[in-house]
Amino acid sequence: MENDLVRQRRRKLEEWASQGHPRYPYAYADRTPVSRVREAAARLEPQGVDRSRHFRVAGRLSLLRRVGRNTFAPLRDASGVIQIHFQSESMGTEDYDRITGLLDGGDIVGVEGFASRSRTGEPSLLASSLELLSKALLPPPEKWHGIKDPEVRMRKRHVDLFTSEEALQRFAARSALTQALRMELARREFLEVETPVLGRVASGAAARPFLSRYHYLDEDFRLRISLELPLKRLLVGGFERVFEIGKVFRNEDMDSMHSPEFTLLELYWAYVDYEDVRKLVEDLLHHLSIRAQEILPGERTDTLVQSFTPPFRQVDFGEALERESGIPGILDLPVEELRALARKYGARITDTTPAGTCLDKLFGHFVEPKLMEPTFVYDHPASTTPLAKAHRSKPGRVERHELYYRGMELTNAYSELNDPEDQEQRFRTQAEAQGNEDTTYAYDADFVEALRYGMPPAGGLGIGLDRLWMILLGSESIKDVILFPPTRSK
RNA sequence: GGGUCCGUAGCUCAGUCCGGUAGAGCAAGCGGCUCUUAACCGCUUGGUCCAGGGUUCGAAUCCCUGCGGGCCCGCCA
Repeated sequence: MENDLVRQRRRKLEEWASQGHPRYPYAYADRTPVSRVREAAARLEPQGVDRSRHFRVAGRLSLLRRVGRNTFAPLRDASGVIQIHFQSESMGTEDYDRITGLLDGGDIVGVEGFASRSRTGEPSLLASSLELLSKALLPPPEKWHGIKDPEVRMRKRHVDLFTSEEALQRFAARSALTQALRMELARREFLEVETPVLGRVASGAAARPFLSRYHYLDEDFRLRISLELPLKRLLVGGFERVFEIGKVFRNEDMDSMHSPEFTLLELYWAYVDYEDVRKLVEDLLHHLSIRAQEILPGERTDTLVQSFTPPFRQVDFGEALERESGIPGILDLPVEELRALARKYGARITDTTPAGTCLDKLFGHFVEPKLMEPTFVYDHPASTTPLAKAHRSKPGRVERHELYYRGMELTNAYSELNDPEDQEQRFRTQAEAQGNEDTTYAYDADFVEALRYGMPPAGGLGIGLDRLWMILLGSESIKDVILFPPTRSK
């Protein structure tokens, strides 16, 4: 019974305290990363002990092997693992029994001792004294299998992390990649900014927002679904290169590629168009794939670097859709026919669904699954994209590209619409087409007004970072790259 | 939202088809062993079989409902 296990561990903690030790000490000074001690130990002969220098290390004990009058226990800190060797002979029988008798797998301890090597050559720290820094009252999972249940791994990510080296490395790698992205953008003189999460309208994308209550302002607010509109207002204000990395919230279902709360990068770059942004996307992804290769060397990342070596393939939205659907002129079909077609292929379509939505569905059905290698899809129908600028030479299209990889959308970019009258009209068309504010691009009056002051021509880019990290880290599910994915209450 | 599979000890899992006293390994406790590497050997403890209802002399097992999760499909840029 769990209570038994906990009771035993609690009893050991009390016994330790009764010997005059603090239950939960405040710090452990002068410690050395275990990787450093390991290096020192590795230089010794088997069974050698270097008594010229004391080391102090701290970390979590994973399991205890008691062999006669010796106890061996791997201790892990952020730098790695080293075996702690408790030896009756060198500690004294009394201390040895007292200390090893009170330890359990999972305890966080500080140990002082000498670098040494065991008879079998394992680099070790021969313990001379120990401080219990934090008792593990709950037992860790089984040492060999760890936690298998994906539900428990998400709900108790802290346990997943200290149990699974792979999980710890994956999230450390995510952090390193985020940092690499920030540094690369800084190098290109993009300024990082933060804009509000809570707003009166959630626009810039078509998704159902989360609702909240702003008591100070006595108004209902929404959580942002994109970063786009406030960032473009910064272009109006005079920023020429800005980006934001932040959470956005879409009140939709979750699956292996979607999370209701996800991390988005959006970037805006004045005086360039979507062609310049395409080159930036190629460079960024190539750069990040190389970083992934450095962090996680192996065949998988070698292949990634190859795949993400520019130039990437490009296909015209209309040409691709015509070719794969076998329907010439599909972009120009009347909306009724598009609805019927989209229905035929399983999409949920109403009598008011706009043409753009139908074309998106058909594209998703016919083309997306075939885009395995990095491929830019460009020049979408105008009706799909109300924030992009009309194409300079293709009527009915906008200047936009999305990068697909393994059938998944990774990036999305436009030549940004900066004509306030056109923008206002596009918002209105959206609102009329669906009549449902929650699943269409919401009209943002402040944004339209901002455009009337003049926004420079600009290229913009959005990247769903969780997906990008999935690709670069080799994860099959978005939940594997999100530390604490949302879960239902139990 | 639809389909499908799963939920048994702290952890990993048998047992369910074909109803009959709740099982193993790890962890834990006791004992043994002075160099182990998932240490080993002996003994022991540990259960809301996800929850509720039904069928039955008897349910972990069969049926229904609910909850949680995985996968596939649908939906959402």
